[in-house]
Amino acid sequence: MHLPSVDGVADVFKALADPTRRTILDELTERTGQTLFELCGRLSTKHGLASSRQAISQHLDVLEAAGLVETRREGRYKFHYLDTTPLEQIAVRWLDRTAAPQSGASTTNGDTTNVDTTTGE
Amino acid sequence: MHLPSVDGVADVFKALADPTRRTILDELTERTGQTLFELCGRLSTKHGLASSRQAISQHLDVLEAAGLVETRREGRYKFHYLDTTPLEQIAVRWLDRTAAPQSGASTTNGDTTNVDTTTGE
DNA sequence: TTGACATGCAAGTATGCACTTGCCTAGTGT
DNA sequence: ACACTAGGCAAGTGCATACTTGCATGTCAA
Repeated sequence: MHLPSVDGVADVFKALADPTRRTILDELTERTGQTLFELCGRLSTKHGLASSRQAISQHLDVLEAAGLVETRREGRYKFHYLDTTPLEQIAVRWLDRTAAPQSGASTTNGDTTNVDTTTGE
Repeated sequence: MHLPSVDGVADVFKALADPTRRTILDELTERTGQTLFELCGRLSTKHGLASSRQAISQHLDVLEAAGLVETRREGRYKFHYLDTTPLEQIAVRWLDRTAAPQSGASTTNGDTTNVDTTTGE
C-alpha cells in the first residue's frame, strides 16, 4: 500500500504547476523507467530543457511525493516510472458533477470530503 | 478580450495549484454565476475559508486569466461563471497519448533513440 | 444630491519555491 | 587499492506570488 502523504491532492496540483515537471512527465510518458542521467540528457536534447542535474533531481522528488513517479533502486541506478493514477481524479473533480446532489445531500461517494482542506497553506 | 496566451495550458495548471482557487472552483461548481460577495460569504461559511474580499477577487482574476471562469457585468454586480473547458485537456495529456497533439507541449516523439544501456524492464 | 453598497486598483510585505553551489555517500570496473 | 560513475544532502540566493492595506470608481436607493 502506497501511502500518499497526508494531503495527496494538493501535492499533485502543485507538482503539475511547474512546466519543467510537466516536461519530465512528457518524457516519462514516452519512456518510463529512466534514470536521472538519462532524463537529463533527453530533456536537454529533445525538449530543449537546460536544467541542471540537481534541479531535475529535486523535481523528481516533488513528482514522487505527489505519487506521479515511482522509483526503484537497482545498484547505483535509480529508475523512475510514471504513475498516472493520481491524474485520473483531478480533472473530473469539476467536470463530473452531472449526477451530483445539489445541496444538503449526504455524501454519496465521499468525493466532496476534500482532503484538500489545506486552506492555510 | 482575454486572448489565451501562447501557453494557456500553463495558466490553467498554475491556477489550479492554489488550494483557495480550487475551493472557489468547488463552490462555483455547486452554484455558478455568483458575485464576489456571494462567493466570499459561502466560501467562509461552507468551506471554512477565511480569505479577505480582495484576496478572493485576485484569485478570481487568476481563474479568469486561465479561462476557468467567465464574468458578466450587470449593474454594480459582477457574476462569475465556471468554465470547465480548459480542464478537459490537461489530464489526458499523460493519460492517453494517442489523442490529438497538444499545443506547445512537444508531444511529438521524433524517435525513440534507444540509449538502452541498461535493462528497460 | 447624499450615502450605502459592490467592486477595482495599486503599492507593500512576506512566505514559498526553483535553482545553484559545494561537498558527500555508495556502487562499479581496472 | 584506486578512479570513475550515479546519485544524495544541505545551505544560500533570487524571483514569484498570496495576502494585506488604503483609497478610488461606479451603481443603486432615498
